[in-house]
Amino acid sequence: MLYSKLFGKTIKDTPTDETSINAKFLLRGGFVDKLMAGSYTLMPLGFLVIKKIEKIIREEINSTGGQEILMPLLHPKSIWNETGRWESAKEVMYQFEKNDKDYALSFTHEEILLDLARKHVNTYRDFPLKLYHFSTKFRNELRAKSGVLRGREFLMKDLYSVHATEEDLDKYYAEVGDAYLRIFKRLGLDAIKVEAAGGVFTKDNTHEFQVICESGEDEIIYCPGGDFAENTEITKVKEGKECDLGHGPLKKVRAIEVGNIFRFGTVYSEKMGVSFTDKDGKKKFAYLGSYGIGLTRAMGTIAEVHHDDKGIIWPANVAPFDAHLITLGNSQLTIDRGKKAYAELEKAGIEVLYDDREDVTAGGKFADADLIGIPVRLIVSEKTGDKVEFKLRSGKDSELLSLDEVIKKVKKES
RNA sequence: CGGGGUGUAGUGAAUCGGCAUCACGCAUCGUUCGGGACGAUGAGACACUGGGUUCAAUUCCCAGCACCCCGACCA
Repeated sequence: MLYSKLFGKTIKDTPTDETSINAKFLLRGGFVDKLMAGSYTLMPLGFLVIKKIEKIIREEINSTGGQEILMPLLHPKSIWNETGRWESAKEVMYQFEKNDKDYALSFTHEEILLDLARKHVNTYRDFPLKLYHFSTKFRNELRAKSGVLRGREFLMKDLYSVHATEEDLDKYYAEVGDAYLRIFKRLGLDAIKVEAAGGVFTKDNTHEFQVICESGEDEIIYCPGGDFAENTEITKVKEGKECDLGHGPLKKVRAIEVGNIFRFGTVYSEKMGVSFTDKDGKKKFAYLGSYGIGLTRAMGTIAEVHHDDKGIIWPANVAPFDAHLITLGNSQLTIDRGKKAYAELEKAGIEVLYDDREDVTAGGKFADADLIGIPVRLIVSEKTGDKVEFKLRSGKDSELLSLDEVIKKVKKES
């Protein structure tokens, strides 16, 4: 991709009314644009990051047997009345009337998924169902805040599983928990699996995946040894208490919730009549589990965790491009070498953002590269001759390499 | 929804009753090119909206709206 053609330019000065790190850098780098509080456009760079995140999630969920679908965002009131959530979730749900009919914008999809299940499944042989989709969620937040971390409209992966037995639900619930840990690791996030309350979703305790970060809204108490973690909204344990397994004192920290998993049991199935014929020929109600990851929030969290004072430092897995190629100087020789390097890198299957601008100084290009935060920076200039300078965004040192060596090295990094 | 803050060009700021300024960015031209370079020329603002006070309001007052922050609530 030629930077000169990329839609969305960097901004030098930080918009004054943004204080959160993710909003500052994502806005300045041209990753997102704000339409209103809590509503963002994903610009090309931001959308590339989201697609990388999506790909990782898709791979891991597919590995648990998940099948991808796409459910509607416009829902009739009647489906929400079946579980009573039209009333109980009124606060978070956008509801409106049109032509004498009541509608809601999707804030979650349990009801829609269960409707699918009862229409298409009627024997234990069809279980378990593991269906997921990536789509927008609308939530009437009383206060949108912290950039993309709490929007009124955001992208989410939600997975729903329906089982014939509680044991099977528990088994899959654990399996998804493990998949989530793998996902967050690949996203460059150190997520802790934390016990928490279910909010509007369920009265039972659930698990959240929390990334330790000062700007987080949640507070957790956890054992650094990894065998205990609870959200402070439910915990009875005090900070500083010795961990039972001798890992030292429990710590209290702020954290960002990047994912959560719920077990609903048969509560909604009973209300919605999601039943099936079991082995013994009897009619039984199905067990439901629900698992969510906010993609836009994940992107914001990565920015919160991986940055310095110059900009974001994307982990290679989620970076919008593998390498950021810059040419310095406008001599025909340098321009030709830059073009050649770009072509060769692309040919080798490397995703390159090529800053081909001729009217921007070296300092400007460096500053933009740091702000955008692609993990590898490559420079072609008079100084580099027929070689290419290789530098990691996260490091200080650079080295002069041949194009072939660069290709090998970039592939190793990404 | 309670409390606080802020609304002036795309962005950041100045003016704080008297013809709306500056920087960055943008456009054209030229010189430049290893950490946001320089010169020249130019475009770009109904000073958030509505009302009030005043000879005169971007400036003072009131109301509304928007955004940000804290809280409540929530992924």
